[in-house]
Amino acid sequence: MHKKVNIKTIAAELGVSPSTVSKALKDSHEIGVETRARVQAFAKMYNYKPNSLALSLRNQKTMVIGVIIPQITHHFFTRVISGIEFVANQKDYNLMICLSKDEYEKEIQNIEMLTNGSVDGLLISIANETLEKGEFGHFERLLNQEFPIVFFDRIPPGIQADKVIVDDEAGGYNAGKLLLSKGRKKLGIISTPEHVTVGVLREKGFYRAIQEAGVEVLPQFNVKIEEKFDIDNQIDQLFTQKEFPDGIFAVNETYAALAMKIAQKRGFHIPRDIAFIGFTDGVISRLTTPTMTTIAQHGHNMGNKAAELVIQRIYEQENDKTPYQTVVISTNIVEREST
Amino acid sequence: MHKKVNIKTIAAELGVSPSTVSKALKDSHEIGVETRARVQAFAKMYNYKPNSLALSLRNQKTMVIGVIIPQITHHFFTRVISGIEFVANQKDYNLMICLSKDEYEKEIQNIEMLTNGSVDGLLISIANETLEKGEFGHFERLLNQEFPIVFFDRIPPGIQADKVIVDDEAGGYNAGKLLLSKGRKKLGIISTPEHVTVGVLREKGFYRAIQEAGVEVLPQFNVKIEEKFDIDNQIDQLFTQKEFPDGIFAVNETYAALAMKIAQKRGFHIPRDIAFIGFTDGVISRLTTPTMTTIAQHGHNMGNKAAELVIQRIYEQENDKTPYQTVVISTNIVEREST
DNA sequence: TTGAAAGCGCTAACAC
DNA sequence: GTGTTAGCGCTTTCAA
Repeated sequence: MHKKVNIKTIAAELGVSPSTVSKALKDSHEIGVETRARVQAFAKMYNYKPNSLALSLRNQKTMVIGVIIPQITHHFFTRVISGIEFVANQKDYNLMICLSKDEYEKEIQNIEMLTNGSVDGLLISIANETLEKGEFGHFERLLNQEFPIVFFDRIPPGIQADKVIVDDEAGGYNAGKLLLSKGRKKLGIISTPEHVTVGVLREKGFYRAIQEAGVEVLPQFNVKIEEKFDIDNQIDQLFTQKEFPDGIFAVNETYAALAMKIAQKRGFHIPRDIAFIGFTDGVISRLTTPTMTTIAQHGHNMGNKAAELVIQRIYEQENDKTPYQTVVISTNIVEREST
Repeated sequence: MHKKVNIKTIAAELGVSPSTVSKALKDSHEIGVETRARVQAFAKMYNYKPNSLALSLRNQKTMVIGVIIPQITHHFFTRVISGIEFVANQKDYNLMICLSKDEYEKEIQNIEMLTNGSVDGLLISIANETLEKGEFGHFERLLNQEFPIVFFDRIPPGIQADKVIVDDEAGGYNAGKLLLSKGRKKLGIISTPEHVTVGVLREKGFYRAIQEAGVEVLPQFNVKIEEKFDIDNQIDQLFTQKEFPDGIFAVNETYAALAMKIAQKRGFHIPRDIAFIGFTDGVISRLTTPTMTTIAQHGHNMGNKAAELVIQRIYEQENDKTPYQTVVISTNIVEREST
């Protein structure tokens, strides 16, 4: 590869010292107008660009924000990332994105790699496996070092830190209210195992709504999906018993879409026989038949906020500290044909 | 923020020199067993991790691959990224992902930023705006410098470089053949404007298939979607004329899903009245009603190959050069209910 | 107005 | 077996 020009080569070429070049390039008044012009012209001509590594090392500042997400093929996370990118970009930060693949070990590796000088701050959505284990030592270590770090969406329970979350509980509550308002009384829910905090919160909100209304969910109408087993089969149980629900809330978009398809295959009409509502920030809900009513999560917003928070922390490293914040992104109902 | 331990502090603490520490940490036989043990124990205790910035500067090697994509919310690109990550990860490379947002200027900014020392190689899928403009000077400059760079999916036409592409033409051809094999004769196509090379190639293959069969596409059955206008309206034109197609090929998943919904709204039965086939690597096709037959793109594969190629280039910078390669990722038909 | 020197954190050639 | 030195590319005192 052809070597890129650097300050030293420019200096040699022009018969001046590196420090002169450095100053001239920043238009310093220390340097004579003529020298400045010569240096700048030369730099432009050879398309000189300062080496970011050297700058980072020198300034102890990389202008990079690290992002660790469990899966990049989850549409919600890509929305968050585009939100993060939007804010980061405005403030001249770049992104280093790593995938934990929902694995504890990979998450630790990612963190170690990113915090060895590569980034100024970290945005993390925790891996499922980590959440299951309940092991948060790797986060606590960073927090103790006062390394700028903001958690989003999947947060470590019981740990003091900056966090950005969706108001999952309220979302679930609103989903419940909506189904009730449509006159549905035999409600069902498709949810996730215990350790998926967001699923649990959505479920909690849903139950709060229906309990307020004095309605109950039959145990067999509560399906907690285990992804290692066949998902279709698990969902199908909702429709193969003597009784069946007339309104179903699914804690994510895929489960809702699958459930709608399965219900239709079983001969149910949506929304006449069964109404469906999903929880999502995806593209699917507009393309199902019928289109799906959802609780919109606003991932882009969440990304914006998370990026703002971490950049604020980065700046505050030197100055006074503000206490940890938790920003709540509120959801709203997007009503479509499925209710 | 608490300062991280570095070699110098360890050296001072242990009363030895930095180079001794450095060597001891790599278990060098130059250093006495006892000193080695002391140093390693201390390093472990204080959780010492070498600063990657310093290492990169020193070694002139960052172990980072830059990736520039137009949009992260396009599911296809996230599949590619996960493929890239898979290979990169195995070879100890990390990813720096930037979004061009399909803008020429942002693409240039991204490239400048990434090539100023931050990454060892670059993976690029070109922005639409750049493709429209036909301006590829920023790529040619890098290529001339022999900077390791591999294009994927959206490639610069007429430029010598490493490339990974989907066999779009063959995919389109197979889509055409499939519709014909189902006895469809009045074929329609939902496509993209000229400058979107992948769309054009898919269309070209489609036409080749039907011309071989002596069939023609009526001009009014060829819809080129302009995304700035209402997409639904443009698609709807296919179904509101005297005649209507009995088989439709859409060059991407969203258009296909939209078209299916609109056709059904117009009272057509799928696949009886109209068969549909899409081009995709997404999650939607499994969730539409009916499920959608597609030409699968294997984005993950594409990511694997692209990463392999760029890493190969990185290693070959010092050694002999191999000529530029173009890897073609072949598609295959996934038949579902819509045909 | 310009330049020499030191240092960000690390390593490797070369002393001792 | 251990230490000194120089240098990756850059900036910033401080001296000239």
